[in-house]
Amino acid sequence: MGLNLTPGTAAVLPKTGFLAGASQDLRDLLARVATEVVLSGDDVLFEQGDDGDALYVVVAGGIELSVVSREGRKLSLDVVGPGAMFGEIALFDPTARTASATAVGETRLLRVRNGDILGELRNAPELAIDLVRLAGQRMRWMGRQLHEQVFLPMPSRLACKILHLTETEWGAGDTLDMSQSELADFVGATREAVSKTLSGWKARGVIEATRGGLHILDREALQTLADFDYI
Amino acid sequence: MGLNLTPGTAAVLPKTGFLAGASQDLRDLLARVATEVVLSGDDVLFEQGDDGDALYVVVAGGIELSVVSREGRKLSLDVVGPGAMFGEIALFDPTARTASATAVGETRLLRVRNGDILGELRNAPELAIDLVRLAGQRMRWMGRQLHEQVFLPMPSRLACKILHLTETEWGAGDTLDMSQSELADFVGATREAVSKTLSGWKARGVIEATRGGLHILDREALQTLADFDYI
DNA sequence: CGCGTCCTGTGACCCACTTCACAGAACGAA
DNA sequence: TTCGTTCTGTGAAGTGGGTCACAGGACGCG
Repeated sequence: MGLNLTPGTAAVLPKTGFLAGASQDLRDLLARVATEVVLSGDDVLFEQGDDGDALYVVVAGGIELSVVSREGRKLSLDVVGPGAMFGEIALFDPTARTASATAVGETRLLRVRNGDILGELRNAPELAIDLVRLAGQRMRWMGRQLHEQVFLPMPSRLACKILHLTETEWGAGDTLDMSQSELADFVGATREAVSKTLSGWKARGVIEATRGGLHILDREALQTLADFDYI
Repeated sequence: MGLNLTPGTAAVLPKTGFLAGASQDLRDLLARVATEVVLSGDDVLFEQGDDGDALYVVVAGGIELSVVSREGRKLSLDVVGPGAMFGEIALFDPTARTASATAVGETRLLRVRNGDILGELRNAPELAIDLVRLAGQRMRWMGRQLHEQVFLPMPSRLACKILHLTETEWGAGDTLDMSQSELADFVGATREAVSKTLSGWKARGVIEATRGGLHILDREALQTLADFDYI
């Protein structure tokens, strides 16, 4: 499980993602009380249903957030990279994690225990603003997921996800290193269905596929297929 | 549109819902800077996509929160009653409302402008805790919706919604005053589909239906049909 | 009362996706 | 090289629920 804790490490904070706009209060807090967590690929940080007593910041690598049904079906929500903060739902409601978090490749995280944040909140007002801002972002994201799942047909969802996943420096640029099964988990469909739609797109020159990855040839066309302007 | 603003009204705050656990800071703020809004049934408070500059507390009546697709399909998320707080996503991210809010019957609200809250945040630390707690609740709710929509078949979703809507003092007790079309909006299905499943349940003595409403006969059975333990 | 309008019930049909099944291709390890 | 294993492609059959169409019941209103 390669989980490794290094107490009191003032690691270098990334300047991307959520942290890019974070207050000095938050950065100070991280430098002071965060511990480092090191994971290797497919390590599970926490699972849906665990009770959560900490919040995390990605320093390097990536974390996939997903939810699972009782029967074991999985829906991947997002994979977040350096500068992202997650696990904050448990902060004031530590009953149970609402999603599972697993590492994508070698990843380093900072871990801040709920208690440390709560204690600090009263004399670091900027911190509160950070947290509410984070909550707002997360909420928007959840709303978007819901919207996609409820209103969009599968091919549109697939196009959306491909666009998003390539934009988020995750398989940066125009290529996406992800098997069709994984992609299916993101889309909320079966591997077969994904394969069939991708075949169609290949035939039309929108993408080209390799084993375990794909390459966008016509981003414009994909955007039309996504056909989605959330708010 | 019966929208009525009464500035500076220190209305009686309900002691239910979210407000039940609110800090004194928040109650003070509401008493001091909130204005009252009065709506009558089906009045639209705001619509998805509007830019939102305020947050609301329900004093009396109810507000239905819903999202719509571009083609006009509607998914109702919840109807909240006295003591509930909503519209907070726009607080630190006032770009666009993520849902629409319409009144269900005569309802009275308190309205607090974003600016008033933000100004207060720095010297009322309890306020921040309230907000993050609210965000946590909202997030859990969104996650639950997503989970239901993605993983549950229509009949289970229907059972879930009926149970939830009756529990939330909305058509209190064992009766629910809601047409099958409205119910369908909550479930994310068509009126016909809802009608057919309800027919089955009536035949089995789980519920009985009247025009524009239904009555739960066997709550136990409904819970089994819902078959849903989120986290 | 009769007449619009909204609500409910049901059937026929259709379609997007799932499930199941299998086959070939790409890759790693022995 | 020869196996496993993991990916990918694709077809046949099944199905949940959408769409369409219509009929009857309930209610308000003139």
